[in-house]
Amino acid sequence: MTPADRPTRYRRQSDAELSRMEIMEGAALCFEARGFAATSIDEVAARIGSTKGRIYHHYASKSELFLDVYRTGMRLIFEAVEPHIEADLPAFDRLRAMLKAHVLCVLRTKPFQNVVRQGVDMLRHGVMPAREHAELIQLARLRDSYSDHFLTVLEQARAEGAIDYQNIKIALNSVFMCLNGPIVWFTPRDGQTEEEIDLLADECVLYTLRLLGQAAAPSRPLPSPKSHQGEPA
Amino acid sequence: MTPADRPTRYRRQSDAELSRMEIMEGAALCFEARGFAATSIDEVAARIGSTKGRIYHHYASKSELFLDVYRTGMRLIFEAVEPHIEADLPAFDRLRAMLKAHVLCVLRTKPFQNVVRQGVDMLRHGVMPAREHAELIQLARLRDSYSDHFLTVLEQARAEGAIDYQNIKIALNSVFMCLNGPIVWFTPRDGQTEEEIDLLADECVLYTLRLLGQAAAPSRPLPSPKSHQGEPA
DNA sequence: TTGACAACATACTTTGCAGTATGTTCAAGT
DNA sequence: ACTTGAACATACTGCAAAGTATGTTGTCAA
Repeated sequence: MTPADRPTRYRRQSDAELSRMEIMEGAALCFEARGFAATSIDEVAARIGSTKGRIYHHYASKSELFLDVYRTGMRLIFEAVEPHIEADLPAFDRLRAMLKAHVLCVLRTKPFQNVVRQGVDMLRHGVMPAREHAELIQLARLRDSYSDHFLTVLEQARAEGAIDYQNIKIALNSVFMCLNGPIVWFTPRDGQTEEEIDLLADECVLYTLRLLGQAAAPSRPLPSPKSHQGEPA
Repeated sequence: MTPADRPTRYRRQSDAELSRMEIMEGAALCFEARGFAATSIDEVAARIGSTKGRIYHHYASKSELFLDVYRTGMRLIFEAVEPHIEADLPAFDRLRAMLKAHVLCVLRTKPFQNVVRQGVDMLRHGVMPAREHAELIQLARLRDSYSDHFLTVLEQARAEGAIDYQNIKIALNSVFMCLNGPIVWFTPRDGQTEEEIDLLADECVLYTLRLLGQAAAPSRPLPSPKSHQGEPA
């Protein structure tokens, strides 16, 4: 990788953020593929056609890079769902909109959400170098407050009589397992249209709502998106 | 760790299998806690109050140890579910029995099932030292044939009109995400009775069957196990 | 036009850990 | 009783990868 390969290699400060973004995307892909521990910095660098030096220029350590990807993943999914949290709708409709937004974001930013997942169950057993571990805890708190929004709307929807469950924690966990399923089993294919993704998300939401004992009525359509039938995957 | 610590350190050949078992359990716990890559052999050895030498006496490499844990996890869950696969019952009842057996096994052998999980999504991106990679593929085939049994019973249950789904692959993936949920979110507590575990499993099965659009009738009880109400976790 | 500094690349140091080589102990067969 | 070998422990080696130190280049501000 000689300087000549990059026409405008020196863009200075203003788009340092862009450079960090590119690094994060490469890192997210690597972390998703082989996990945090098994991924080397050289690997991440190679993926974006670069070298170690560039990454260590922007990040103090491998852990900090990981945490930045984690943080970004959280931000992405929160920004996707947040508009629907306080919508002026019946709880059940809010719930459905939140589920849909969550799955769609998962499908679109899978590598990042995979890192979030790794981060969550990395907290349980201290693997991080102390200083970064505090950050991990902070992010876990963010994650908790995110899931609290779902917990709340679940309670409200049950009060409405629209859904039903026994233990809300188990129910919520099952909901998230279902919603986050694509992180594990979804593999984006070459010529996949936005519409196909949307159908896939709809099916995930369908199963999730069923899981919650959604009273009969299989699917009154949401205002904005259109309903379809088909064979997604 | 001096020899004196162990009264009967030299048990010779006959119970070499027992020694391997102890190693595997320690390994399963470590792999579950920190993942394959982040776990060191010394760590596994320390957990069972031993040293590296013992492990390398029984296993040629870290990978082979991992594969043995993987294999054992598969065997455990297969042996738990297999009796119900060919039972002379309506497909829906067979399905329910299989789901229950699966979840129960997951709850009881969580560390092993976690390793299975790691093994499954380790295959996608070649991290293993070539020779062992072939073993990984073999085990993945086993895993596939296991999940095929669920696929079959799902089709039969739909033919019966007992359940409903759109894309069977997505449905099956969602089912497994739900069923394997405890691998991620369940943490065994100190004074936890068998009965509490059973209730937890029942709730997981409940949500999973609902997910499959189980026609109305919330729960006709199975022959053997008794039905309960309560707050499991 | 010339410092100064951001944005890298390159070359080096360090270390944790997989794997190995070797030593030690006991148990069973002869 | 001595020999062989299984079942370990201990001490060592080698390498991969994290982290660092230093070199290089272009851009902007003055």
